[in-house]
Amino acid sequence: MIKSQVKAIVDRFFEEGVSSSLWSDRLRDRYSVEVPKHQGQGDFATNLAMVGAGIEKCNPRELAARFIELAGEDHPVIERWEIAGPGFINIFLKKSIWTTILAEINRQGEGFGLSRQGQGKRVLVEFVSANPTGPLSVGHGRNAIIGDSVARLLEATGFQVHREYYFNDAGRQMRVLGESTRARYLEELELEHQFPEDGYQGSYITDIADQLVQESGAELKDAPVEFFKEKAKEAIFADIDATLKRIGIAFDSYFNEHTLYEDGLIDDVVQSLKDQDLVYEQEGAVWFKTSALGLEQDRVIIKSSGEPTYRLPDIAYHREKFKRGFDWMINVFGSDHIATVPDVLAGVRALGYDDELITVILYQFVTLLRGGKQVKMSTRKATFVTIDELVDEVGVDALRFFFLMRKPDSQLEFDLDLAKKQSQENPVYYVQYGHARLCSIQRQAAEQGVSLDFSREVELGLLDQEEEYHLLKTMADYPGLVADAATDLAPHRLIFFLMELAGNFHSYYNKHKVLSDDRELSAARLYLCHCVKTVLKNGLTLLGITAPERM
RNA sequence: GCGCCAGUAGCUCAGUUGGAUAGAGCAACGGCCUUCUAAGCCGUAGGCCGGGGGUUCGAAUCCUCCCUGGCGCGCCA
Repeated sequence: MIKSQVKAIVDRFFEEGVSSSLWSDRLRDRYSVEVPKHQGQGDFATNLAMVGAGIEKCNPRELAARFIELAGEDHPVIERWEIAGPGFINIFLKKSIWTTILAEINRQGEGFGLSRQGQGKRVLVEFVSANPTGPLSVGHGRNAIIGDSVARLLEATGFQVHREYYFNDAGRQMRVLGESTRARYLEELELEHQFPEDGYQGSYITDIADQLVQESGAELKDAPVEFFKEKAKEAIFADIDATLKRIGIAFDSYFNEHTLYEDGLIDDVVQSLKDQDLVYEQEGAVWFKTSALGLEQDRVIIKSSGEPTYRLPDIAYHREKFKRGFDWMINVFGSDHIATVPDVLAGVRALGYDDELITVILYQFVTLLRGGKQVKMSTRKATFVTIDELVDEVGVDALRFFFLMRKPDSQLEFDLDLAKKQSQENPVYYVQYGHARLCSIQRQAAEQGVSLDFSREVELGLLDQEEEYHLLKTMADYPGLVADAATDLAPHRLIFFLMELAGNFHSYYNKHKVLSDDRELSAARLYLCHCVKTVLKNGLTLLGITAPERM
């Protein structure tokens, strides 16, 4: 916000310099305005002179001097310019500029930080997409939170977002699920049964069987596996939905892989590929000639049994996404799916679509830590930890916060003991506590009869403390940060921002009294606090985390 | 063997897409509550940014070769 103002000022002087032949226009758009790392290096800095020196083959500091001379001394926004280091131009703003952000925050309220950069663009976020073979586990949890947070970020920046869950309730996995359920059912009735060798051993299967016994007694003992499969699917989906709802996630649509078959879309894809000579038969199977599309090896798309492999419906599904007219399609996958991505993209390309419109977020694995030791998990033995158990233990806020503390590319260590702690070590509380403290100050002010109406005149010049200046600068960064986090699909940056802002506030709180006998000063500081509270709350809400008023 | 991801303080991780003197939290040590919430703050200590080479005014960041860990490389999804 303020940064873009400064960039505009630098741009204007740059153009003036071009007109006066101080430097050439080859430099245009090559330089940037950044926030310097250290204090004393100004509010902003530009590398214009250094980049320019490289192009013009001259001394960067000399070029910087020319720039500063051109810019002159008298300016409504800039206090002074300074040449530093190898040739940076450090830019010091008038202090009063920073307080202008307060009116902006106050005016926009909940809308502060939102933008329109994605306006008019429709984006599909496909995530979770777990098949209904069991409750959502920790790995799905990271998927769900990343996907939903990315969706929220995109919404915040003006995209029209559609959340979709893709699933498959046919195939071998599901058959085994039906068999497992039937076996448990018969077991309950103490009838003869055989539990499948690779069956699902989780206790949730027994729960479903129990339910069936209670509802129908022994009536179902001759019912086909298909029946049990359907029952299990319904129960498990209901369970998954409840879990998602609990952690604040709702989908706009569920896409059943099966519809692709019913609508003939699978055959259609095969035909299209055939037409392009990208398909051949070998040993009874149908192969996709991915090697002709620059990949390492060809892949089977239809097994000799006649069943397609996952690749084929995946390609068909993605073609449907394109047909539905999305401008951007985002998939959230665990890194174990890494091998499947290139094949699907190659298929999409072969069908004539631009695979650049698809972005795949591959997140690394989650390990749970309890008592400093890794919790061993195995899907087969059903010793996995479910999201529900996790929420029972640490709550929704900590769950969301912890899953977002790392970028997707990094493996994530989820420390249960830390997430549970209601103490200073827990970063969730650190941020939330900041918000609660701000609310407390406002309550106090209200009790003292101090006005919380900031539309009237407040003497902003009184906000001249170092810590106040930090808060203002940090808050001014917020809209740009949200915008960048959205385009880069990086919700973790927002987490780090919130910790920084909360930290700035805690320091301020401990050093300066907001409420005092000085009514003017109190009013100014209350105004500042009001804005900090707004930004903290906006950021937390954006990530689906609550901002408590008391703790 | 090949592909992708990671390797930064004792631990867990950021690092604004190539910028200045390397950052946070936790752990350690030392301080701060008769004053708006101590779920907080202040200070100290802690570094061959995995290693070598290269690119340039400038590298944790880009290229290359190694080392270590994770995930894959299926007519499973």
